[in-house]
Amino acid sequence: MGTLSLPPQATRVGLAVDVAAFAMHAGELRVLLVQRGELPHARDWALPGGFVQPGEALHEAALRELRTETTVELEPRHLEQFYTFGEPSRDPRGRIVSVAHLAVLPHGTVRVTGGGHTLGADWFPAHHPPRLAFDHAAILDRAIGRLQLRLEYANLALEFLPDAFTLPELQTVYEGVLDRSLDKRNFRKRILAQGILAASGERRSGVGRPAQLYRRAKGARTAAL
Amino acid sequence: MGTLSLPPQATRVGLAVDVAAFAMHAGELRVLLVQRGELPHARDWALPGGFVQPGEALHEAALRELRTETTVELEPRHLEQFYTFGEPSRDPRGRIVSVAHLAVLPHGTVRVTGGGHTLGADWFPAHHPPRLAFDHAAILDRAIGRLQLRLEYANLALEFLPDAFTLPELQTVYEGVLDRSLDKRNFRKRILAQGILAASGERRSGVGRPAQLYRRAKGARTAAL
DNA sequence: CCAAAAGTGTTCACAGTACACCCATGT
DNA sequence: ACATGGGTGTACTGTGAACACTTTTGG
Repeated sequence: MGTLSLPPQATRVGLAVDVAAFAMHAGELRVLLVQRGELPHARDWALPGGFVQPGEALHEAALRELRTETTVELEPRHLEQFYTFGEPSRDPRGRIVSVAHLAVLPHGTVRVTGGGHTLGADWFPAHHPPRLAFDHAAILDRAIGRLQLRLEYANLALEFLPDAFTLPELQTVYEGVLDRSLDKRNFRKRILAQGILAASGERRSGVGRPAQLYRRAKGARTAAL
Repeated sequence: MGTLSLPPQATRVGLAVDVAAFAMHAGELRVLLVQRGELPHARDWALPGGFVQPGEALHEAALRELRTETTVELEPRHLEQFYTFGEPSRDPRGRIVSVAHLAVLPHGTVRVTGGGHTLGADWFPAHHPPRLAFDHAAILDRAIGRLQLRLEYANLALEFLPDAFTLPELQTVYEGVLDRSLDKRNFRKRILAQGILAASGERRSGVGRPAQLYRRAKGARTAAL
């Protein structure tokens, strides 16, 4: 075998990842954004992201950017590449191709602060975001579409919640992601028929009647692909 | 606005596209492969692909590679990015990230010859391909999965056929892509209920009873996304 | 008249939808 | 006692699956 190296005709481009990280807050789907501290688009809000490092896999880069640009308390429960944005004009600094990722953060991971060279980080309503830098509005649109597809298909809804949760809580996840309300009886019937939940016997008290707590049944798989 | 250029921390990687181009032949789903003429993997079969050029959009690069590495007679009827492969070790020449595309070529586009620096090009059974270079077996697997998803969802099956076709022909497309047989009566019922086909009045003769020819009904959309 | 392929209907099971009231607890 | 949210069942409708015979043509 001869010595192999990148052939001269290979265009070198900047390779970046962007991450649309979602969580539920007060029944609303929210997305994690950072405020840019540098040109271009300084002071605009953007999806966390940055350049992939040599030897780093794409999903590793996505995790690293999430951890360094924002301070999130917990690990993402789901991380998935969903589209690659490569229009030559999408970034004024040159040819930068971004592999966009979708992440789900569990409830409780709400405290974020800016890190790295950002001015800050915060959660925003995913269905009504502020003006975003670059083509990030298009990336976010597509991320929400993919999230809605995955929701039922891959019991992704559970990743938004702590280990033990009530059915009304699970329903608010569905409603927040789909951005519409669902019938309570049909929802419960459908979810329980899947057999992926097990009642834990405990109950959660609050205002009104206490709710049954459920957990992921053992033997329930954690979403393929 | 200041002068903008790629920041120094931006890793430069080789950016490539690969194309899994499918067509139907004799009731079988086939994929277009090229035989590599250069190291690494010289003489192995691979998906057509190559480096994106400066200023070129990803889908343009995919079309160009398809046209220069193989001589296909017609335009692809469908071209869609479906996954980006970026494992650092996937190519021994260095860090090369490949945005993989799925293409559908219409029936009749069967004549291919090698072009560029390939030794040749040919069609192979998509469900039983030869040994492939790099990680192209994984890319092909994922391409077939996406094709199966899109088939019904986005009436992609029509793109495999000429303008006028019979229902039995359409059924062989479904069967070839899904790699299983379907019930004739249920298939016809389901397809006709969608209302996207219009009988053309003509019939196609051959052995046995002549079949009704259909066309895409006007007003039927050509698959979103 | 025979071979070959096209064409045709009914029944059943399951899933999704619409819809309204009672229950358990805290205050 | 009342306010608050949790929990429950039934009827209807549409869709997908199983299943066998008749029709039309060419040779």
